Amino acid sequence: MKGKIFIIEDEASIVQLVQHNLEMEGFVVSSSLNGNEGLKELKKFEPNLLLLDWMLPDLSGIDVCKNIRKDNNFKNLPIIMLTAKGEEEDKIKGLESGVDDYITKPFSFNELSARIKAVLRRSDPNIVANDLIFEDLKLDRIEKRVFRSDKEIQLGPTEFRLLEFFLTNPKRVFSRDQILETVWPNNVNVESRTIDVHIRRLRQSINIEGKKELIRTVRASGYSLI
Amino acid sequence: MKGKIFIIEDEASIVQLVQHNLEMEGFVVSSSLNGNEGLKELKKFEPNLLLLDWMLPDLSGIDVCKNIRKDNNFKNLPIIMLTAKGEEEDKIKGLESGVDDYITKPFSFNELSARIKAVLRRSDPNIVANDLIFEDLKLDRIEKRVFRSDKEIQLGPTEFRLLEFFLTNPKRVFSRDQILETVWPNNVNVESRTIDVHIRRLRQSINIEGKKELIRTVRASGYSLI
DNA sequence: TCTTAATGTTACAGAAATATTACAAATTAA
DNA sequence: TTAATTTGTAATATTTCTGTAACATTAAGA
Repeated sequence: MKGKIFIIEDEASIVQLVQHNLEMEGFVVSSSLNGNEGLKELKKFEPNLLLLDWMLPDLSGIDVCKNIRKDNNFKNLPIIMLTAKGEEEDKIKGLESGVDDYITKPFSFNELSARIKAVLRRSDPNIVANDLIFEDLKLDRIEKRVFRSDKEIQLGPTEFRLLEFFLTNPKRVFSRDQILETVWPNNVNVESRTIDVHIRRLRQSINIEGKKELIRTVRASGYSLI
Repeated sequence: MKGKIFIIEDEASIVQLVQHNLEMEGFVVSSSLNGNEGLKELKKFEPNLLLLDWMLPDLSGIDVCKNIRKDNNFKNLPIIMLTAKGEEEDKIKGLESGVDDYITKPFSFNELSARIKAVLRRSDPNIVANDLIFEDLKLDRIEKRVFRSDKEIQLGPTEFRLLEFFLTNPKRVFSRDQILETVWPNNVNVESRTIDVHIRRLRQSINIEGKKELIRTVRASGYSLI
């Protein structure tokens, strides 16, 4: 995985953590601790994506954002905003400043990584891996399509995410709780039995024309992709 | 069960990151944000390993460490210290407090995971290996599968746990009571003769195509894996 | 060899886990 | 807005697992 990511964030510990982990994933990363300097360096660095803190010592994230959008060379630079909890989430969410996504601190690196990839997938598909394949099952993350033996299959959003999850961890058994945590949006409370129903729906969709079952039930443990 | 890890660390973002990722690897994880509370919970949780921040709001990592080493039940608990860069690394390194390893922030999860496994491999070798193997018998804890001579065998949950138990302690004889205590969920009351039935079921499942018997009855003592 | 305690085997009823279905509420599309 | 789709849950059906009791067999000492 190649691609360049720039970080503007004043909390050094966060920068360190994120930068280090992103580098371990193969990104080239550069960063700045404040807005003005960040803007300058960013334009030299020419990243594929920007992680931008909402509250900076000099400029606000919004200001940085606006500045970038004015620059023809960076008009389309994907931006993910980092916000502290309770920091007027709604404002940011409804924002027309052209932020592509935002994430509230504290966040796990996995969360961040997933969002980065999701955003890059849209803006710069070559940078990120797109197709998940297992046997004759294929999931295209860009086009959001699923195929079994080259035949397209229709899935609802939840079944899609569920299958995506299994495909990124084939053969491994996951408990209902693990599945819930990963596949469902955070802080959503659903019965763990609900998983069963979605598994059923997924099974029904991907078990096409007498092809073999691909989802295994492991009694007392959970489910796995074969 | 792959092993339990406790985390004492006050930076919530780090806890989240580490906890989530360790759980995805199959560990059972619990955590606390400060030293005093952490010590209490840890002793209830009985982890196989402790991740301990060097700088905590109330106690220092060293204090926590000393407390643990004083407690006979946790004298040998493996500890990995988390330190910020430049935090008197040498002191920690040369430390006689019985820290098993330390890692400086920021770290990538891969680094941490590798160290955890290295430490566990020394202290508790059964925990880290995903595959338990004895002669031509193999149990995969991640995929929850069992093979005899490469042929997959179907086991019920209890037989699976029973076999897992024997495989972590091959050749050793266990009394029915010992087996009950370890393999059955706590505070469940079952007749000790029930073991015999499960042994029978397990034997039936793993004694495939005339292969030799793998479970030995030791009259008046119990059972063992050969 | 006989006796007896320990273990092996079997069958079965209840328990527990999962599968399936149907439906109403929520969400999205038209 | 209405219509269509998706979602979560509860109720019900089905499958699989568990523990026990009853009976059979074995091992070991007298």
